[in-house]
Amino acid sequence: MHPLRRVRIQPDMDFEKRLEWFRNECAAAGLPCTHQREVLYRALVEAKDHPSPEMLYERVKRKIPSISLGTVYRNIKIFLDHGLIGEVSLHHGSLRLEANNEPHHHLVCRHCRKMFDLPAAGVHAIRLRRALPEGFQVERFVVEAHGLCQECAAPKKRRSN
Amino acid sequence: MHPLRRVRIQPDMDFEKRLEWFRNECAAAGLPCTHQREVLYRALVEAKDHPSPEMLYERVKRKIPSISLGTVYRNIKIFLDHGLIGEVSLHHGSLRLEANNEPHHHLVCRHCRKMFDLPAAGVHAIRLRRALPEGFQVERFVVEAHGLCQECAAPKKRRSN
DNA sequence: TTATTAGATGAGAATTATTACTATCTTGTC
DNA sequence: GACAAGATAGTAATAATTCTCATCTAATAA
Repeated sequence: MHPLRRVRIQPDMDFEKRLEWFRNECAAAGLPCTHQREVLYRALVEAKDHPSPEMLYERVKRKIPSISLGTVYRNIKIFLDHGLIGEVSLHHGSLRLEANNEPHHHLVCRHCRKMFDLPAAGVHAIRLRRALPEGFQVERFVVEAHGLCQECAAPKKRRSN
Repeated sequence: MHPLRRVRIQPDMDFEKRLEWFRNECAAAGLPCTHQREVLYRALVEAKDHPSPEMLYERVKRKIPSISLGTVYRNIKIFLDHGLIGEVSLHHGSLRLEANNEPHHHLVCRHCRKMFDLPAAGVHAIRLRRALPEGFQVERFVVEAHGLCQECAAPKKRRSN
């Protein structure tokens, strides 16, 4: 259902190709492919960091000085909803805390953002260290399983949702 | 250096034991062990969900009606700094985005919150599914390596930091 | 126990992040 | 080119977090 799952973009795909893909996705989703959306999408594709909405706004404003921050937020949400881009890690809107210090991982619902603990037992150690950039001192690995919880996955029959 | 690494709290440790540990940690860190801090810590230990500062504030207010939200935030930050509690997933303050749809993971500096990509190649598949709660539909696993990047790990000799 | 003092607290202002509202403007279609 | 659905800019409103500062309290020494 999500485009990223439907069509795999190749890493070496140049921007023109990606843009074409983007336009097709918009058309398929019934979304007008506005100039603002194209420029925003381009900024996302070209970003090597993991920009925040504010950072994107700054970049896009160089191309479209009149663009509004609201447009950036609105379209980011739309892109995410349609799987055109991804969130680096699910953002809960506010800080979330725990005193549980047993090794464990998390299950996060991408819709309601509810979180569940998962005991670390059974999750095998991750061998990643050799891939790490110079000087980064890893203290722990956290595994997050992203998906839909039972409630959010349920077809919204009866009641509203 | 961090207490959670220095002393391992046992899962079956009752609250009195934890509180004693907490007091020792405070003393060791030169932190006055105020009533507010104890009540806040207790609320964290007893929480089964992954509360936000606001949620904690609501709970703690039942015990100390005069407590202020600022105190909750201030102490949460202190507890985190001293490793007395943990963040469920590193909170970036704002949404962070990426158009990179190649399978990859992230390296996050717990100090400056900078993020680096890690190719997924080499990270072996995680076998976790049998541990999942009923009905949760996992779409992807995200591995985050938390630690300190080179800059933040560097001893703050010369220059300020 | 009291005096001392570093550091904590509560209250509210200030900032930052995000969403909502609305009059106008564009895209896609006919 | 005209139309309708939906998008945009600008601004107001809300949520999340931090800051400021005048008191107050925990920890220590007398």
